Parts: sequence; structure tokens; C-alpha cells
Amino acid sequence: MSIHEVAKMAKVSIATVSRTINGVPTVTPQLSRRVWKVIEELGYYPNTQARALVSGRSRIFGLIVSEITNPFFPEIVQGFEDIAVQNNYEILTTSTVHDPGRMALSVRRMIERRVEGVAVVTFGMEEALFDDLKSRNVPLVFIDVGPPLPRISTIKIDYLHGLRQAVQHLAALRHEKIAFVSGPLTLKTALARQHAFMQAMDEIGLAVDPQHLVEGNHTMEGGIAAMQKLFAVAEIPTAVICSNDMTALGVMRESYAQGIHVPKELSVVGFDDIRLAQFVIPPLTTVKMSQAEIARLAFNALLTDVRRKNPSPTGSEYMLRTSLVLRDSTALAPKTARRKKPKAPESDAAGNK
Amino acid sequence: MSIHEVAKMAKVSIATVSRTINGVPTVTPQLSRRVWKVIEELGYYPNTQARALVSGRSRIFGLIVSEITNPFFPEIVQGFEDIAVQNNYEILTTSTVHDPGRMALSVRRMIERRVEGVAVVTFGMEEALFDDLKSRNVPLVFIDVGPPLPRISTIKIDYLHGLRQAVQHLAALRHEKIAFVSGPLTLKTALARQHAFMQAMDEIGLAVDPQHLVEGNHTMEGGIAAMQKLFAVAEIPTAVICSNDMTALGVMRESYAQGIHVPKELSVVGFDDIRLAQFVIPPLTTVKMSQAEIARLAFNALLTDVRRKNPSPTGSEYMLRTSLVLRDSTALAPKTARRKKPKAPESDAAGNK
DNA sequence: ATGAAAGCGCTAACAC
DNA sequence: GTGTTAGCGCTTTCAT
Repeated sequence: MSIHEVAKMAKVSIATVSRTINGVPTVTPQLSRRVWKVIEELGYYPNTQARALVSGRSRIFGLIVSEITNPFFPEIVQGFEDIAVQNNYEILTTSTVHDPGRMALSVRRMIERRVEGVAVVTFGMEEALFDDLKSRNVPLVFIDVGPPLPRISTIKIDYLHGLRQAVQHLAALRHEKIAFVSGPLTLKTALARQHAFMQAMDEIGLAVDPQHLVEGNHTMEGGIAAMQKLFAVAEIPTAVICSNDMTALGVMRESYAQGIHVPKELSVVGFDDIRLAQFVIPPLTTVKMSQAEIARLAFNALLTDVRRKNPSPTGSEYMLRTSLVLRDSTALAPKTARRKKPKAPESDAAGNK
Repeated sequence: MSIHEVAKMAKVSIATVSRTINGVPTVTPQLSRRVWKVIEELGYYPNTQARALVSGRSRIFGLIVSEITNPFFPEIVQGFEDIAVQNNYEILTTSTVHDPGRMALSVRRMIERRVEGVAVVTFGMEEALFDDLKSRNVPLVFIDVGPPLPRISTIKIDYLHGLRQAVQHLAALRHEKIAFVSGPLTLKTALARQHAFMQAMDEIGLAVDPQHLVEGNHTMEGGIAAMQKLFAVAEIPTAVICSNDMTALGVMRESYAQGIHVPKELSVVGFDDIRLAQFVIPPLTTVKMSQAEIARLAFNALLTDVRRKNPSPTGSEYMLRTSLVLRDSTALAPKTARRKKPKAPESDAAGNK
């Protein structure tokens, strides 16, 4: 079943069928109707491969994520698909699972399928992996990183805005000993978050105890470990801001295990605002970095670039604001800072004082 | 950059280049080396659209899921991608977000891209939506449902096996009043789970109090609501099995809110074993329905079907076992069944007795 | 063992 | 306004 059958049944040339489908205005309404009728009857759908081949436009955008099973990404994938669908684009999603080999393979798959652009939403990456894409002038969009090159867009995240709100929110609740659990400091984005936190603290004249700066790894386990470190130091914090929500969940979990009540004894703030943040107990106060918005910005960056005849030589930049979402994991600082746990082990520390 | 450039540089015909790439054995090793060398140098990647067009095989499988943002699905998507990559298949994932319109659109997108097969992993669906696919003889694989038609495979889930283990596990812990929170009973899969539960209870001679059978909706909110109902009845259960993990999380959350300790006062069992089940507090005992295995079975069903010349007239069936995973949300039944909450409202019921 | 050529289904000149 | 035709990049006969 091809355009030819439609043409034959409608008694027109294949060119007319093509024009009808593509809405070329020269086609007589009468003919157009006839053609559409046949198309419906036959249940004809154009072959996109043939279209792509002849037009040189695949109408596919690639989306590379770190790992689809990380709760941060599905919302982005969904958002990306939603907009793609509206624009008659298909989306080729690949998950690199933090494996450089898979990443390289992703790029290869993208090229083989002749995607028109690629959105790269990953934690950390080797830029060299994208050389094949760059040399082919495939529009690219990155988060936070990306050289000022033509056909390369960057979505900058304004970490400071949300983190400043978080810090000031805690300060308003009389917290002074505010800890920060970072992500892996090899990651630029993790570093940027930590810097933003430091700056926000500095702005309101709050000192950061070096012991209150601990490195996590953006996982729940990392949060648990970080929490253990934090509560082993002399001066225990009354609030902790985490570099991402999974870390915050880990901190909350460990707090629960240690019988430390959140938020009464410890305020916890996350970052990202993954869906799950609403559902944990207590619902997590966090800095929202809208995944839907990232998807939208990334898609539009690509679309804009594809349509552009002469790409700007310096690439394009987009900005995403972050902002605090208040939920129930933060509260007024306790009057007297909690001291280190008594050494005597309790058989049941969980939840009961 | 096309096969022609490679041919020219290697001083062979395009046919030879094609044969080399496709590993046709007639090509002289010497020529083959020459061609491969040029391919490397040029960074040439074959155009899959052209390949698909001429060969009639797109090397794409479709994967339709209910919603990628539901924690149940990402693991399936990842598993599917992993196997697809190994087999040089591309995967076109679409998320229907429970919208029949989006579902219809999904099917359309699949047809337009000429996928070679489609795996449908959704909660409930209108079979009619797949008529277009069926009439085109596109291999299909469904979970649990699916008519015995050629080119249609079904993955049957053995709910009973895991649920029987769950029930017997609880019985061994001296539980007798075991409640069940079902999914929406309009869903065949939800119904099947409930039936399996009933049967498992029946097998060991345990009666199910009708008040202990409440309908949820496979969301956390549904679990919360169900839990409230369950603890408003005269005879309060000591254990509750949930039709899926999200429901179980809701039940646990509401237990926490009501100050009911899990597992000391209430044992909770989930179903699915989503990744998150390991991370909640306490880690959830649940019936595992391996998402990776579903992905594997579905992909292989499709691959098998694609390769088959004469499809079996009755379709194929695959079976997936479920089995209990023990974690910390189940424990010995309390000696004396907890009674209904005292009417006097407590300002702080959470966690403290 | 290799090359020439037909053709997959479509779009876009170009004619009329 | 509509039809004819030349490819798009590849695979696959069919010759040689």
C-alpha cells in the first residue's frame, strides 16, 4: 500500500496525492476531497522513511538521558514527547546508564537514524563523544554546559535563585547551622549547586561550618551516608539542604532511623522537585527545577535551530529559573540544638522518643 | 556523505560497499579491508531510512506504555532498550498517559514509522485501537490479554504463585485477618490479582472478611483512602496485601500518619516490586513481577514473530512467574488485634505513641 | 567475486 | 492546477 494505490483509486497522479497530504494550496478543493476520501478508505499512512529520504528531514529528535530509571528523567521524557507530538516530531530516546560505551552507541544510533537534533540531558559527559554530531552540524542542546558554537544551544540553570530562597527560608525559621550535602564534586552541575549555596549563605552573613559541607553522590544511599557524617560532628546542624531530592530522601530516611524527627528536630530541603518529593513523609520542601520546562526549552531550542538558515556563530542560550516549593520538611529551628546521640544503643530508635 | 563517496574512495562499486557492510561472504577479504578503512576514515554511517525503504524492514520495534512517569514503567523501557540495542533494533517508545486519543496517536506513529512489531504494556486498553496494526499484520505482544490470533503474542502473568507465597508467608506469621486492597476492578489485571488472592486464602482455609476487601486505584492516594476505610471497620486487619506497590506505599504512609507501626502493628505487602520498594521505610515486602523479564519476554516474542515465516494461527503464549520478595514490612501478627482509634483527636499522631 | 541497474515510496522541479 | 519525471541512499537481482 503506497501512494500509488491512492493515486490510482482517486484517479489522480501521485504528485497530486503528495500535494494533498502536504496541504499544498494549489490543489483544487474538489480533488483534495476525493483524495482524502480514498486515503481514509484505504487507511493509508505515508511512509516516513521515504519522506525522510527524499526530503532530507527525518522529523526525529534525539533525547539522551543518563538513565530513564532515575526518577528525575521520566518527566523530561514525557514532556519532550508531549511537545514533539504536537509538532509532528518523533523522538528517539536513549538511556546511557552512565556507560561511556552506551553513550557513544547512543550518538551512533542518532546519526544512523538521521535525527535532526539531539537534546543531551545527562549528568556529566565527555564532550568528545559528541564530535560526530557536531561535525555533521546536527543541532545540539545541553544543560548547563556547552561550548559557544553554532548549532549548539545551552540551557543555563539559575541555581542561585532557588537556593537563595531556600537559605533565606531557613534563616527566617531561625536556622543558623545549615548544612549542605553536595553531589559528586566532579560534576559541574553539582559544583554549581554548592557554589550557589555558599553564595546564598554568604549574602545573608551566615557562616558555613566546613564540617557541615559533605559530599554525597546524588543517590539515596549517599544521603544516608552524608547524614551519618553530619550527625557525628561536634556541632550538629538544624537544617540541611541537599543537592538533589534523592539525597534528601536518604537524609530523611536516616533521620527516621536515628529517631530524629523531621522537621521538628531537623529541617530538610531538597533540589529538583521530582514527583516523588510530594509523596514522601513528610512531603519534601525543595527547590524546583521544572523538568517539564527543561523539556520544553530543549525541544524549542532544537526546533528553532533546525528552522534557522544561518545559525548564530555563538550558539544560543536559554535560562531556567529555579524556585523554592514549600512543603512540610522544614520548620522552626529547635530551641536547643540537639547534641550527639547518647552512646547507649537503643533497641528501638525509630520514631519514638 | 553516502555510500557513493565510500565507493569512489575505495575504488569499488556501491554494491561492494553494501556487501561489505552487510557482511556478505563473497567479498574478497582484501577488498573488504579496503572498504572498511575508507568507512572509518570518512566516519560513514549507513542511512537507515534508505535501508528500511529498500529492504522493507525498519529495524524498529514500538513500545507503548501507560505513562513513563509511573515508576513501574521506566524499568521496562530500560530493559527493552537494552535488549533492542543488542539486537540492532531501534525502539520507539510512546506514553499514552491514559488518553485514548494519545493511544490512537501512538498506533498511528508506529504505523507511520513502519515498526516491525509493537509491545503493548499498558493498564487496560481498548483492543479496537489496535485494529490498524492487526490488519497490517504487525506482530503484537500484550500483557495478560490478547486474542489467539496469528502474529499476536501474550505474556501471561502467574499472579497466583507470588500471591500464594505472600498469603502463606503472612499465615506463617500468625496473621488471620488479611485484607486486600485491589486496583480498579474495571481492569482485568486488577481483577486477576484479586482472584488470585482469594484463591490463595481459600487454599489454606482462611476466610476473607468482605470488609477487608477494598477497592483502590493503583495510586498512592488510593492506598491512603483504602487504609482509612480499612481502619474504620469493626474488625481491623493485622495484615494487608496490595494490588501494587504504589498502593502499598499509600497504605504505609497513612499508617504512619495514624501512628500505626509497620510492621509491628500492621504487616504490609505490595505487588510489582518497583525499584522504590527497596527504598521506602521500612523496605517493602512485595511480590515481584520482574519488569526486566517482561521486557525480555516481550522483545523476544516480537523478534521470534518477525523471523517466523508462517505465524502460528493461534498466536504464542509466554508465562511469567511472580514470587515473593521478603523485606521488612511484614512481621509476626500482634497478639491482640488493635482496636479502632479512640475518638479523641490527637494533635500529633505521627510516629509517637 | 564484482559491477550495472532496477526500484523501494516519496517530494520537488519542471512541463503543460 | 495537474501530471511527468528525476532522484534521495540503499539492497538486490542479474549479468559478467
